Amino acid sequence: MGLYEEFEWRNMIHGSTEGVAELLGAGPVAAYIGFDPTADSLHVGSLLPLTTLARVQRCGHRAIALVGGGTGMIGDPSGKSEERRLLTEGEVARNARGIQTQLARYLDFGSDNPAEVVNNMDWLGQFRMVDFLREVGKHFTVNYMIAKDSVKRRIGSEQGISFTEFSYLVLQAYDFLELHQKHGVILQIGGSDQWGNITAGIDLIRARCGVRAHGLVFPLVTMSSGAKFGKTEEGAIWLDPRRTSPYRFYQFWMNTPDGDVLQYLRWFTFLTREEIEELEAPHREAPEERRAHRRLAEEVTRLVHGVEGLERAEQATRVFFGAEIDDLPAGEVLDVFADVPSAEIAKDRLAGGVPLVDVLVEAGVIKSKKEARRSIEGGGIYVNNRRAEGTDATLDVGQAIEGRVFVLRKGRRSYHVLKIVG
RNA sequence: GGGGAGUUGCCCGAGUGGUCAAAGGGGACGGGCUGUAAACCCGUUGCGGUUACGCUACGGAGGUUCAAAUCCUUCACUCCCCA
Repeated sequence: MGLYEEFEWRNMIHGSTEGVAELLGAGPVAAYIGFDPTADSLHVGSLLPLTTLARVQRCGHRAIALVGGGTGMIGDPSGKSEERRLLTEGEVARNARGIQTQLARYLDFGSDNPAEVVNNMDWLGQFRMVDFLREVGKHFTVNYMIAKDSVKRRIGSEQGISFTEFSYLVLQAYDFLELHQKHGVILQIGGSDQWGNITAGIDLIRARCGVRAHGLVFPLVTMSSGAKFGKTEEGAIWLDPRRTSPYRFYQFWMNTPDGDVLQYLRWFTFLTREEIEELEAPHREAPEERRAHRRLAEEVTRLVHGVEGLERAEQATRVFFGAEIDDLPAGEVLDVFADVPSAEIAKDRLAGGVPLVDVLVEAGVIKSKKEARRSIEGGGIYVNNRRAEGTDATLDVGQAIEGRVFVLRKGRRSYHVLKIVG
């Protein structure tokens, strides 16, 4: 199956220039996708561009990832209703480095068709303003620029749009031209909000080189619930394990709404069409078994956190959703709960038994004693996964796992570890 | 510059002298149901205290009163109308 057909059945084509299918069918081409350095790690929102680029490479085309170290200094107004705060030069540079390292995980640089990562700071940073306005700016009329959706919407808004962000389009158009000339890139891929920026590049390449370049955009990732993809109560789901533990990452995918799972398998995994189709019937007939969910979580977690990360996540899942934890070795408990907030308590204090209420507050599980009492009364507090009975409950060494550690839990998923010291 | 309205708990919003730690809604948290889902149902939602009760709180400061979110003075901020 060719790349275009692959994209098609995976439902990844939201729009494209005419002739992309023929172009991709005719032989290997070079394509690029850009990544904004708005943070020092990518999050699940970037996963679709990431897997897309990997697919490009796996299908034998040349894949180029562009890190927007230069454009990140300016800020893309696409899809934004308000002017954004400028990041400092240092922030952008640090973010760009972080993203560049992450990208390396997903692309293959060793084969005979190695991927490349470029940073547009390398050319945009050198450009003299006067030269830029003469060589690039002259190809764009303001009429053309204000007709773009991203700009039009902002011009209609009260806050308006700064000249800085207004200019963004031209910079990204120039990136495409640069990559076309220096790397032979003929196709730019991106999210549907990038369409305007992509066509600007295509127009610039036609004007400067007389060549017809192409664009392809995939749809915005949505959730059937209407909520924003990739955001949870605790914040964004990051790809960096220091920001989002593999366990939470795995759980994020496990909690995908039923109606979205099959589509997410297509978008975010490299499972074949047959493998995914096999999961469809069981998913529809017995959604409660969540086989498709598990497979999705498994695949994506392995992709992002490797086999060890996946194992950690699965082990943690077994513990969190299994019943007994007191018969687990303390070492393993500490391991599984490594990502969970922890506190310490002196051994002497436990001698005569310490009121559970006090411990909950001291360990930071609950803010006030009053609330702690209420939670216990409501049945929302567990010690080592056993529901605490009564507000006068106490803790002593005898209840600790191997006399070393307690697992305090509030509600279904808020865990704290309490280590005994001294 | 003149006139008017407002500022209440995480948010919205009721409350015009005692019965107000403050209605109602949202959110959040907990419980139940379930599939670690959605929807739904129940409970909690200032702090301390086992209760009694105490303390802190209705924009800031001061005052009247036995008693103030509620009345007065003043300061700050927000909004509206007229110039």
